Amino acid sequence: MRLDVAFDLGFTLCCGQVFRWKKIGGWWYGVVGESVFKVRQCGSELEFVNVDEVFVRHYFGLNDDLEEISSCINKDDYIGKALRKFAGLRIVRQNPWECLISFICATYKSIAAIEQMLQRLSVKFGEKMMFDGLDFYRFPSVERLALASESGLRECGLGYRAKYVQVTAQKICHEKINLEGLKELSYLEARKVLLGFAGVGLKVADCVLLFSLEKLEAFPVDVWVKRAILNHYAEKFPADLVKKMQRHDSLTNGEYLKISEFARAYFGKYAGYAQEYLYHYERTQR
DNA sequence: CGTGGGCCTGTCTA
DNA sequence: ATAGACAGGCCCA
Repeated sequence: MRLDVAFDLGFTLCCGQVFRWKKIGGWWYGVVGESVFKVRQCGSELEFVNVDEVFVRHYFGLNDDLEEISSCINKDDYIGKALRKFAGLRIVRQNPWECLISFICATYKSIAAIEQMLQRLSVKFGEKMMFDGLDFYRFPSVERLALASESGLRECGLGYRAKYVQVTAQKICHEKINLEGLKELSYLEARKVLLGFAGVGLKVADCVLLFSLEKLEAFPVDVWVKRAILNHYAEKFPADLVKKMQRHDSLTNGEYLKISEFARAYFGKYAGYAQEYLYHYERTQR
């Protein structure tokens, strides 16, 4: 298909939002929902196999008006540079369940380790599929993980996260919680529900809200975004707060809320997009 | 309400 | 090689 909007597949899939896409022989392979598809980009030409255009447009956020979003969040030179460097980066619309479990697993782990955990989880508890002569695994269902033992989950390398995944899966299963339905709630209402799950704090909740529940105002603050804010937006905060935040690596809930609420006020309703650009820019600055 | 300490384990670096 | 630091935080006291 011929792209009529700015899009960069590599930026969008690399590092951070999604963990199960793999580049093999020039194609990106992904398991989304029940099936596998592959996609590659050459300039403004986007090719995909085993999936239709409607899904591709939705999944890769091609329906977001990125021009409007960019001009909306382009508040200063620093984010301006990030917007130019990663032009075409978009926010993916993931499955909320997979996204929730992914970010529960993501705490205190490097991206390589997160990919490893989710792969092992899918191999052990998901269904196998063949595509292009390669093996792929569906992400395990809610029901399957609700039945998993803590030790079985630990075998996938989850460590202390095993209990969180088990308890969260059981809660969603037994209480028949409809995660997709959270899209209909406001940002704050949906966040409140997510914070009720084991292993979900403000950071994990914001990732799920942004990457799977279409809450583009969510502004996840991880160590990289914290660094970006302290290095380039420190003058927006009281000096004593900046000093306090520099002393510790992680954030208290209070500090987290101060940063993310500043970001929503400053960047506006698309603060989540600003977060993605700042995150990638900060990570590549060293 | 704010704060400090502990936590599983895979990667990466020295 | 092998240890040690660090990793997209959360929970509990």
